[in-house]
Amino acid sequence: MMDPGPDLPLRQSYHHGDLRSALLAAAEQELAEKGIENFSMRGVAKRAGVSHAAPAHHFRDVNGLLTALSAQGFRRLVERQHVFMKDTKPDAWNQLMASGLGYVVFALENPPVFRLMFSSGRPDLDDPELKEAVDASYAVMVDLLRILHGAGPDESPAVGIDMAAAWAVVHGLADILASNRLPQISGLPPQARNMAIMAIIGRAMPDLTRR
Amino acid sequence: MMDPGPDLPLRQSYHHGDLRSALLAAAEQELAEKGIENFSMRGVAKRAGVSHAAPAHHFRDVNGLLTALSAQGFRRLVERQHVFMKDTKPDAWNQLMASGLGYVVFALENPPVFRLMFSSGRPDLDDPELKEAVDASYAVMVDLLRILHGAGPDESPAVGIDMAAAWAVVHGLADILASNRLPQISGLPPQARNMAIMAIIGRAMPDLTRR
DNA sequence: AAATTGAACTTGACAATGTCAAGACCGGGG
DNA sequence: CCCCGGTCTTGACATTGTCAAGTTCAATTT
Repeated sequence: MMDPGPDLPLRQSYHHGDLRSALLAAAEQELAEKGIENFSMRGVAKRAGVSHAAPAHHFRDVNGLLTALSAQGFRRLVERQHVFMKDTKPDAWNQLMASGLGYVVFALENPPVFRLMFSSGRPDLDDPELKEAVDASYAVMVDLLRILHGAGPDESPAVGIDMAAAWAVVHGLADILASNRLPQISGLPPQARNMAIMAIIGRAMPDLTRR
Repeated sequence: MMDPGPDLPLRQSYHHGDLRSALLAAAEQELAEKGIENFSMRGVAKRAGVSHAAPAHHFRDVNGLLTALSAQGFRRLVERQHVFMKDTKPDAWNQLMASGLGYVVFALENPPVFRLMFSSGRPDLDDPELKEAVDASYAVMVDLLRILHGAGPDESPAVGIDMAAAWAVVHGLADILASNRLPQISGLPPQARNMAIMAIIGRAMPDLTRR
């Protein structure tokens, strides 16, 4: 067996065993610590205790790794939304509000991942795994709107506007809070903060009294 | 005089004369063509026809250059908002709507600059020039809200919610459209597109009938 | 059991990039 | 006329992503 060098943690065998998920975990850490700007492939490899070129055998390149991280992010976003939806009245309007709250809370809990997913331009949007995760996330909102209105956003222009408005407030608030541009709200204690978030996104949600 | 090399455009004098603004213009081009992900200092220098280290004498480093670009972006954002505000009824509510429309249109017209300004994490937020431009941009919305409600967002929690809601829809829609995630709307002809934008952001604007 | 095959991982190299230090150029004030 | 400080260039270095070639190892075949 070779000397792994002073900076690489010892590993019992030459082969790692489950390097792919180890790299994903390391990448998550790297992203959280360095942010997307200073995210480095070699840094990830070092964290995982492998040589600098090892990741290439599991991900095409840096963007491939970031693409996988992004897909994971979308799946976790949906999970987070469902947690809030479970604790909420089952009618479509309240479910839509809960999903929006979950979206914003996810962004507040994972700013770097949120930015990777929505505003880094690095994940490969044509990647099938990412595509699937994005579509599933998209479907949360679309399905609820379809229940609420009996039509999808593509069939009725009014529903399209409804969807755009709902998504825009939620996404906008998430982005603004995650980048700390509205500390008066993100600095509130969680309970009060969530109330404020609901009050804000409630503004642009489909107004049932108007129909 | 030295041979400027084959790839550098000829320059009559050793000193450029107005390299700072030439670099800014070159950086704008570089940003538009390569996007923030592949923005390169050396690329900017090449565009401006100077050596790779020349920019350092006018901007501390890459982020310094990007900071200046970002400040310029905020000033142009405000200009764009004022264009729309001029063609709109002077009451605060309609002015607020117009400023929102201008914000979204600016994002649609300059996606890379918009992303640099709001979601790149690269501009130095402590830079005085940038700070001033950001504050001026912020003030457009705050001032209108103050006129509308007779109080600023910091004085009244309700106004704070109002501001957050208005900013969130506008910013969210801008971000979503600029990254082409709602092509059904960004693909509309300009007139219809602007109508749709107004309909969407109108949802979360302060509702005067409710007070 | 021995050989082979191929995946997993390493090593070394290369080009591109940001940044620094040292020097060349040049205009304006002594 | 000289020199001095700002403007720009040159050359170097560390870091990064990626490629090519080699090494290690496990499983399958023979």
